[in-house]
Amino acid sequence: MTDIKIATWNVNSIKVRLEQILNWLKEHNPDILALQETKSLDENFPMDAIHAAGYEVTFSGQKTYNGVAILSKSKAKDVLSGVPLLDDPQRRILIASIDDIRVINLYIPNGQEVGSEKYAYKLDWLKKVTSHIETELKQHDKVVVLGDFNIAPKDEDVHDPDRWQDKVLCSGPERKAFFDMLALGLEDSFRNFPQAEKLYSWWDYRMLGFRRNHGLRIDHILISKALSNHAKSCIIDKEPRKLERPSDHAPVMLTLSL
DNA sequence: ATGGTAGAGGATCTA
Repeated sequence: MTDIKIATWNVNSIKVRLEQILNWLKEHNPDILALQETKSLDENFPMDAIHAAGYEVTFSGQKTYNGVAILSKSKAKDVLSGVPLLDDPQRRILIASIDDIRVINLYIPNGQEVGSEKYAYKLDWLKKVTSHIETELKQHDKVVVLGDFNIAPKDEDVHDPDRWQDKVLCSGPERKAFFDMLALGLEDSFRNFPQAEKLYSWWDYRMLGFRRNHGLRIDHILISKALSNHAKSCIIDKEPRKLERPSDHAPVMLTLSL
């Protein structure tokens, strides 16, 4: 039996957060770390620093916005930087096999505001990606779907459910899309374990969001049934959010005993 | 209804 640690972190610029990422890798030694919002062209991606830290890396980036990457101890295989159904220039999805685990790294669109064009794009994106995940689940036994979902699944994942009721990130159609994805045969690994109340993964930079714990749990690690029997813990690490110049998101980490 | 902050890039856009 060996412990495998799989983590996700929306870093909001890999350039600004590189030192924090390297420190976090050293401290936690994850086997897999999925990143979102790298905001970097592939030609500028700091792969040398990541290799020097003992990690392989695959990435799919663009200028200014979005961008995803997967860091791993073992080299990624069968990499997909999009899904066939989704003809989308936005770099929001990266799929790779790490050893015998299929890793699906998502940066789900924010949606801006319920009823907006971007909200419609989010729901359409979710529908198409969920359909692709169904295909992946037929081909692979051990599947992890993780990333910044930009969806708080339930009111318990929201600091002030009344204020957020039917707002973007918490609306009924977004939550339905989340549970439709779970219905393919995935589990929200965080909720497979007893957790304290009011644990969140994102806090707005504005209005002292972190200090007041005005947060949402929108970063998730979903696991297929073949992995859920082996899950030992799933935690949110708030420590990096306390640093100077933090990302607005905290890392989430799953430990498996395989 | 708006604004507050952060990042990229060089005026806004996205979140």
